[in-house]
Amino acid sequence: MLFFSKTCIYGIRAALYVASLGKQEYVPIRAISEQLNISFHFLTKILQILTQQNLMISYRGPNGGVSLAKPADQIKLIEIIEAIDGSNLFTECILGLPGCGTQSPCPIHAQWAVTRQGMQNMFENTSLAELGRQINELGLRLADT
Amino acid sequence: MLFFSKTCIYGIRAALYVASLGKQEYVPIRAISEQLNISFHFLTKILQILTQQNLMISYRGPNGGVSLAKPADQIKLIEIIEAIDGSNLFTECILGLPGCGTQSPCPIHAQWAVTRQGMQNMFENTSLAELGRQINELGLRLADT
DNA sequence: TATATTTAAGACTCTTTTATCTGAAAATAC
DNA sequence: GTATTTTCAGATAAAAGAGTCTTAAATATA
Ligand code: FES
Ligand code: FES
Repeated sequence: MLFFSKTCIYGIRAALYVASLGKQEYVPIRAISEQLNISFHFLTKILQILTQQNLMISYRGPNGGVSLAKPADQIKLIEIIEAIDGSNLFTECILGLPGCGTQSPCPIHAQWAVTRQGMQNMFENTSLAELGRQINELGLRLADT
Repeated sequence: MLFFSKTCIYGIRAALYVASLGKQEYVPIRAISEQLNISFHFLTKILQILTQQNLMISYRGPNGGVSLAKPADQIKLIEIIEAIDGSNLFTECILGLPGCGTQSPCPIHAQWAVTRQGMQNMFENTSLAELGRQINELGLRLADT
């Protein structure tokens, strides 16, 4: 079991890569896919989601590609996550029962609600700018090798 | 995206149900599947995993079924989770990169390691006995309705 | 021993996720 | 205008997850 879907992982990696470049220009999807070792066509479809959700801007033709739709410090990790995987992780019952809440909670709800909130706060407070900076300063990796 | 696999969710629900009964006798899988609205054959396969992992004991024939292999206060939630979904959630990189750790961390590792540890602690400290008690005392549900 | 009950085990099907492929549409450069 | 680069969109294929079905093995009881 993965925490994020593969689609979401690739989307985050791509967004972080673009953020780490800190460029004004568009970054071609092909370049991203080669740098991150992600199938070009698959990545294209994922970035289309981010574009449709107004987290990225795309441009066709020579010198085209994608870029962040806002300054990187205004894009939080949770926006990418919710755009691709939705907000299930933060709103649904961990035991899959309908209607997670204090109304008719499952046996784990009390504990899980606390843990989950901490998780959500972390993703809400982490921006692409912050992570992009660390990628550059500490030389952190975004791909296998 | 779900946090646990469906298999794991069913396994936890079944284990909690058995714990909440607090019986000495074996509980037939058919009874569990009917109470929790889970496909009998599917649940059977899931409980076989828990039996093989020595978290449950099974017995065939009339008056047979499954029961917890240890007193319910000695079975922690994390044991069920790791038996079914493995320990990926607590050990693997959230971005899917090989070898999660401080050696060659991904950009989210620092934040995630903290959050993940909190999650793991919660599952390590929660026992089936505790949850089973709450099910009975507060009338908490384990199935849809 | 015969019969009913119950788990064990494996094959099989259906659905969702992941990944690939093909062609069109848009923008640029010449 | 023509060729080139690039994203967009949809069809298709492969892999994994979820769920079903059938048969075998073990146990209890009469
Ligand atoms: S009801 Fe189950 S986690 Fe909220
Ligand atoms: S290296 Fe990515 S979470 Fe640890």
